[in-house]
This record gives sequence, structure tokens and C-alpha cells, in this order.
Amino acid sequence: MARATIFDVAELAGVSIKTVSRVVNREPNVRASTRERVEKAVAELSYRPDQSARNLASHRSHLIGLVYDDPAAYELPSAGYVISMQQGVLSACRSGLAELLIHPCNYRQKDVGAQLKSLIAETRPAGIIVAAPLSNMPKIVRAIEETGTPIVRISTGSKSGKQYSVATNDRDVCAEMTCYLASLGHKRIAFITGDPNHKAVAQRFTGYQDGLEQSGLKFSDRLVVAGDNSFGSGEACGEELLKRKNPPTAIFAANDDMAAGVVRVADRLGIEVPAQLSVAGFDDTALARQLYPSLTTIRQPLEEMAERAATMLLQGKCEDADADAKGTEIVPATIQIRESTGPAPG
Amino acid sequence: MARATIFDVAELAGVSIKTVSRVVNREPNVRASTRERVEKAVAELSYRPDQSARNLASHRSHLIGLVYDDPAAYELPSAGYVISMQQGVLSACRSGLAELLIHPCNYRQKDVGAQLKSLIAETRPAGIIVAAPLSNMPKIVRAIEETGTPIVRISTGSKSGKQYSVATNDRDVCAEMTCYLASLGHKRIAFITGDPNHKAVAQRFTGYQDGLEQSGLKFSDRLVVAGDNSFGSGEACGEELLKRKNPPTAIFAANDDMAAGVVRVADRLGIEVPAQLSVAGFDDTALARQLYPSLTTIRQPLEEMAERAATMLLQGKCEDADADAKGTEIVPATIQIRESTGPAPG
DNA sequence: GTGAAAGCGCTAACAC
DNA sequence: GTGTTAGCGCTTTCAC
Repeated sequence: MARATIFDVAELAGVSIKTVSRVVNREPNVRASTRERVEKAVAELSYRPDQSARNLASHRSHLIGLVYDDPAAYELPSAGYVISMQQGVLSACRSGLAELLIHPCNYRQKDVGAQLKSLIAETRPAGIIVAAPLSNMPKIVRAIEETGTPIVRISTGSKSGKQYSVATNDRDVCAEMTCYLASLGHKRIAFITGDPNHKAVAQRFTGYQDGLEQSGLKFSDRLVVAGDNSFGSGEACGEELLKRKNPPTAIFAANDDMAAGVVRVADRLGIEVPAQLSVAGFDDTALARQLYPSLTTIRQPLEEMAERAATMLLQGKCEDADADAKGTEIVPATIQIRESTGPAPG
Repeated sequence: MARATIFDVAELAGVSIKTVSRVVNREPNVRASTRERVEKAVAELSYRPDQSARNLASHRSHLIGLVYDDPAAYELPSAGYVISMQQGVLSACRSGLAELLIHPCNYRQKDVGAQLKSLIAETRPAGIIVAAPLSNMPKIVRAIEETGTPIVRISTGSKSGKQYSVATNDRDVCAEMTCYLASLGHKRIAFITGDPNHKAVAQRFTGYQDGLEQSGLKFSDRLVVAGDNSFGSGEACGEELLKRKNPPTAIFAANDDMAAGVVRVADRLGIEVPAQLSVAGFDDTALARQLYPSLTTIRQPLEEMAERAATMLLQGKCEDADADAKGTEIVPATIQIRESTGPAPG
């Protein structure tokens, strides 16, 4: 049995194909009784509209493209980050009759822009979601914009009002975390910065400074060490900080992987966490819960952010090039207090 | 400027659209000089064939569907598993002009079969890759088979010769790991089993038994405890084993998450790893390297397996229903020795 | 080797 | 409210 087409359904329901199309696409202007007849025919023939035909005729697909930094390009731990976003987009897709096309890409390659344009030309997605840190790279964003495809950035930090984006309050929540550490009696709170390409990570540093100020502590760049977002760099930075004559009593790392590195190095140096040292991270990766002691961290609402982004796209809210209408939705991050932080020693 | 169509290219190259089609699809029977002219025109217009039109006309898409167990359905740590497979499929897609459509699905839902059929009817993928454990579930595999779509199972363990599949040697490598532990002098080697729905995990248990036998140790079901693949169950099983009067000196868990649970519980009980207890896992997740002590485990060649599967599909090797031609490719797993295993105490 | 014509299954624009 | 008619941009015959 060949698969049913819109003609088969129309015939069985005794209507024209246009009416079937209306019903399938949930358009208005169909009498309830007609709608029912059509729906019955659809069910009976287990009719599914062919997406290719649909896309071809309508000049758009029902595909959402999700573009993110290729995790294979360096380390694996961003797996959770990617999966969360995929989940978010997928749940929006399920209620929006769409499918998800994933496209990890390596921004270090010269021709990323061209690659993205090819992808778009071939698949004509209904919209593209670009995740951080790519969402902050002009060459990526511009390449997509040039195709005229609606784009939503999952960004972080800065509200650049030029495009639609979904962001979280990295800065504020980092200030909050810093205040929390200060409230535990810590006076020397160190910060490990991350990959400078990652704008969000820079925002976290600013938030740390805000938090110090709000807590009446004064900022010292001696307490700031530069990591690169990796576990290994967390170990290195942690070691440097902890081997000083007057080491910090709390270390706040710009992501969980680096925080995990600090915990590991503390263990090796015989420094007890949290009795002698408090450690906080950012991201709330699976690692954070499984570490011993489990990590106090900040949960980014990635899944929700991705879902919002996909919904914006599917509702067609991002079609117009009208800059005024564009805006940033903020989905707040939340602090997760676990075992790695406690009262300052002494 | 509207995007170029096959007509524009044909006109610029001074040939018919059919010839352009031949060049683009790498078909034979085109004179080299003609091919060149067409390629030049393609480049000049940056022509990209519209996939929708292509699919519509050819009754097939260039999409590969990847179906796997929805990680949101329970815990997050399978993120690495999913990402690895996606990477593998993507690298095959890049050289095969295809795109990847991901479809996590929850096998606990009654209508998974119908959902899969809808997906297939709508997107008409060139083929479907089903990952373990779904690849061992008849209702899933059958639903896909009924649509006539080529399918490759990423399986594990059993070579069920009925379908094309890519598998790894779970059983053999677990025997090897067990022998390795025995060679370190361990006599009481415990095993933590996993989710019974996961056939591969059952194979691991069989491999453990093989390994004991090969090492001249006798199997005792007192040394076998049932986990459910989660970190928490690893903690629980580890605690049960370690609180005995005559505890095992080595624990081999059917996956890394459970092994991590054992390490954590050992730490809490003041048992040193690996001095007093050796712990081994399976999967080589990111966690394995980041744990302290880092985990001796088994690396599954997931990415390679997924790439093989996608390549099989893209080469059209899975079209015929001829059962004889079908077979299982084996990609071997390898032992990764790290810090969590060492000589037996005493 | 190359080309002409006929669709693929749908949506869009308009008529009724 | 509903139907008619043209395509969308390709691949597929099959003819040359």
C-alpha cells in the first residue's frame, strides 16, 4: 500500500485538497463538522503530510537549526550543555510540528560562514538558534543574517538589542553567589576566569566584582587567576592560589569544570573542602552533583532558554527586520547550594 | 538577489538542467569539460540544490534519523553517550552530503511506535540508526521496519543476524578487565549489574563470569549486586558490599556512573582507593577522567560505531530485505587503565 | 553524452 | 466556508 496523499484524504472526506490542507495546518475558516470529517479520514488513512512537498511549496521548512560550538573540537564536558539545549528545542518542536536539525560547528575554521550558508540554502530552516559562545561572534551571526533566516541567539550576559535573544542574568547571579560566600564570613574570595572568547564568562567576572562591592570587600587582582574553562586549568589555577602564604578561603570558578579541578587539587594538597576552603562553580553540570563534596554552583536554565528560543521562532515572532521589535528575554539562573561551601575557617 | 536555481546554473553553463543535475549528484556520463563548466557556474552563483525539491522528486531525503533513549526520561549523565553518537553520525554525514535529524524517544510511552512512524512518514529519512538500548526492543525496531526504511542498529552484545547492526565486544572486554583485576592479585572481585532492560549490560555480566573462569577464580553470586545504572545505585551497592565482614578487594561496575558511586562511598567509609579497594567501570565517560582517583574503565568506540552505521546507510548498503546479506560489524572496545585500580591489599 | 517533458505532494492566491 | 489553478525546484523516464 502506497502512502496516502492529500488527494486520498480529500476524496475520502468528500472535500477539496485545500480544505484538507486547512485542517492539517490548523487554519481557521473550516466548519467544525467538515473538520471532523477530514480528521477522521486522516486517521483512517494514517495520512502524514510530506514535509518535502510542504517545504517546497511554502519556501520554508519546519526545521529548526541549532548551531553550537562543536564539542569535539576540544573537551567533552560540554556534553551536558549541548544536550540540555537540544532537549529544550525538542520540547518546543513537539508542540510546534517541527523537527530539529543540529549543527555543531567549529568557529576556528575559516569557512564557517560559508558552511552555515550552505546548510541554510539546502535545508531552508524556519529559523536558527545560535548558542553561546557562537552567538557572540559577529562572523557567525552575520553569516546567518545575510541569508534572511530568522535567528535567535542564546546568549548570555550582554543584551545586544540588535537581534532577538534569550539570555540569563549571569552577572547578577554571580554577584549573589559572591555575597553568599561573603555572608559565610569569607574575606579572601578568589575568582578563576574562563575562556576570553566566551563573553558570558566575562560577565560572571563582573558579577563577582559587583558582589564584592555589595559585601563591602575590596577587589584585588591578586585574587584573580585566568583559566580557560577546562578541568586542567582549574587544577593549575587552584594550585597557584592554594600554595600562597596567605591563600584564599573561598574560590569561585567561572564554570564547574574548573571548580572541579580546584576541588581535586585541594584534595591532593590535603586541604579540606569545605572546612578549610569553600569552592563554587557555575553551570550545574552533572559533574557538580557527583563530585565529592558535591559542588555549590549556579544552575543555568539552559533547557528553558532553548525552549523559549525555539518557541519564538516557531511562532514567527522573529520574521521582521524591524530592529525596534527585537529584544532579549531573560530567564533567571539560580544558586544551588551543596556541600562544597561552608563557613570561613577560624 | 533571489537564490539561484538549477535553471540559472544551466543557463550560465549553457547546458540543460539535467546535466546540471548529473554533475551535482556526481552521476557518470558527463564529459569532463562539460562538468567543469557546470561546476564553475555552480560556484559563481553559489548554487545549492534545494533539499526539499530534491526529496520530493526522488521520494527520499538525505536525512539520517538518529533514534535513542530520551535522556531526559531519567538522569542526565548519558549526555556523553548521546553526544558521541551524534558526532559519529555527523562526521559520516559531512562526507556524504546528508544531514542529521535527532529523535530521542521514551520507550516507556505506549505510542512510541506510532511516533516513529509519523516521524518517518513526514521526513522520509534515507535511513534510521537506532541506538542501544532501544535497538534491542522489538517494538521499536519493528515499527521502523514496517515503514520499509533502512535501519542500522547500534547494538551491543548479541549479534542478532536479522538486521544490520554495529556492535562492540562488551563480553570479551569485560572478561579481559576481570582477568586484569585477577592479575593484580584480587581474589574477591565483586560485580554490580545494571539496568536489566539494557542487554549490553547483561553481556558485561557474562563477560565478568568468563573472566573469573579464565583466571581460575570461582563465581559466587554473593559477590554480585544489582544496580540500575545510576550513580545513586552505585553508592547503595558499594555500601552494601563494603560493609560486609569480608568485603571484596575489587569492584567492577557495569558502568561508570555506578563505579563513581562506589568511589564516593569508599571515600565516605574511609576506604582508600586503590590501596584498599580497586574500582573499575565501563563507558569511559568524561566523569571517569575527572574523578579522583581517576577511573579505570572500558572505552566504548561509540563515535566510530555511529560513524560506521551512518556510512552503511549512506552507501545504500541496507536497502535490500535479503536477510543473508545482513550482518553485524564489530568495533572493539578497549581497556583504559587509570588510578582507581591497583594491587590487591596484603 | 545530453536534453525535453512530466510529475513528486503540497501551499498560495484568488475565485466563488 | 470552500474549491481551482498554478507553480515550488528538483528527479525521472525516455528520446535523441
